[in-house]
Amino acid sequence: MPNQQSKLLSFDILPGHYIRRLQQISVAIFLQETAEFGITPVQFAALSALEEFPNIDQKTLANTIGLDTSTIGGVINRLELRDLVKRSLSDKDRRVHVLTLTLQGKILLEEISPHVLKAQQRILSPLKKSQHEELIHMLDSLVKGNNEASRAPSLLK
Amino acid sequence: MPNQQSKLLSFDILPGHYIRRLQQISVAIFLQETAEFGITPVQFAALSALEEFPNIDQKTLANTIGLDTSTIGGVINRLELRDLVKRSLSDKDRRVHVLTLTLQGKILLEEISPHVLKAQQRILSPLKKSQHEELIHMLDSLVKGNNEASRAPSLLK
DNA sequence: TGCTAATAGTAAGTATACTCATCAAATTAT
DNA sequence: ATAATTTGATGAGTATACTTACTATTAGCA
Repeated sequence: MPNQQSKLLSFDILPGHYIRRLQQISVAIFLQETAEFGITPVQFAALSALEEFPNIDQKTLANTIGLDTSTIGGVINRLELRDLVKRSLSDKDRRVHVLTLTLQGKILLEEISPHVLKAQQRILSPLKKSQHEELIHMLDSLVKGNNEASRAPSLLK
Repeated sequence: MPNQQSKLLSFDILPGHYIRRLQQISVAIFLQETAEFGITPVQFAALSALEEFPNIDQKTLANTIGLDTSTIGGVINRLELRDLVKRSLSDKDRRVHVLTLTLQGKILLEEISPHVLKAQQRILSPLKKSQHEELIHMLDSLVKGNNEASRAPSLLK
């Protein structure tokens, strides 16, 4: 377990520090396992959400995966450039950009999935199998319990 | 608990997605609780590490808080601009920039500490007290067990 | 000693991720 | 129906966080 030497707060025993480090590690492992596809975790989340909820707009997608509307714009730009996502103006509301997966996007999703699964298993591998569920459950509670704290609260129940 | 509707992987049940969301939330809460100081979590970690290990160089600081040398440069620039950190060339090795907290840096650390603590408690608040230790222990295992995965593995044992 | 390796730091490029400001379009209120 | 407000998206600005490439300096070795 960590050590506390100073009279002041030591950064390395704070949950926030662990969370930041774990996020860095989680991204690194994801990128390693999916290197051949050139897809980031956020891009995967966007594609995956579009597969599950087709024809949603950027705002809804942003809320779904937990981003603000500024950030999602760039993500969609990059996916559109690679022809993984199609962006079209809504007829009903001309402010709205409706998003759909292209065939290429669907194929990529299917092909990348086992690699994503492997990455997730690698991330959890330092824990015993019995702790996996427990951790997920705690992360779920933390995210849902603090949902209002982040600007783009997820709509997922 | 989360739901799995699609035949494909659903992003919202993956550990990586929870970790990313939790990091967003953790940063947001930190920034809320410490708003009056204008300090980021990474900047706090840097100041805190410099208090614990004075006169270390940028490379060592980067390793200590889990950053690469590219990222730490910008962090130190911003702290130096605000006179929270002093950067001086080492006599022994003129490649090396030795870092020290200024008096202002020390004062800020002291003043911000209770707010940082409060932020950490808020992050954990959705969990029962009995789960706090458990979570920290699991995060610790995950970070240490996957240490090699990230480019800037922490030196902290 | 002189040449090569390694090292510390920076710079450029990419990708989140936020804020605030702005714009156009739609909705609401008067 | 027009004015005021709200909303979806974008753009500028800041801050991680990574990669690869580069510079300057040091260290290792023939």
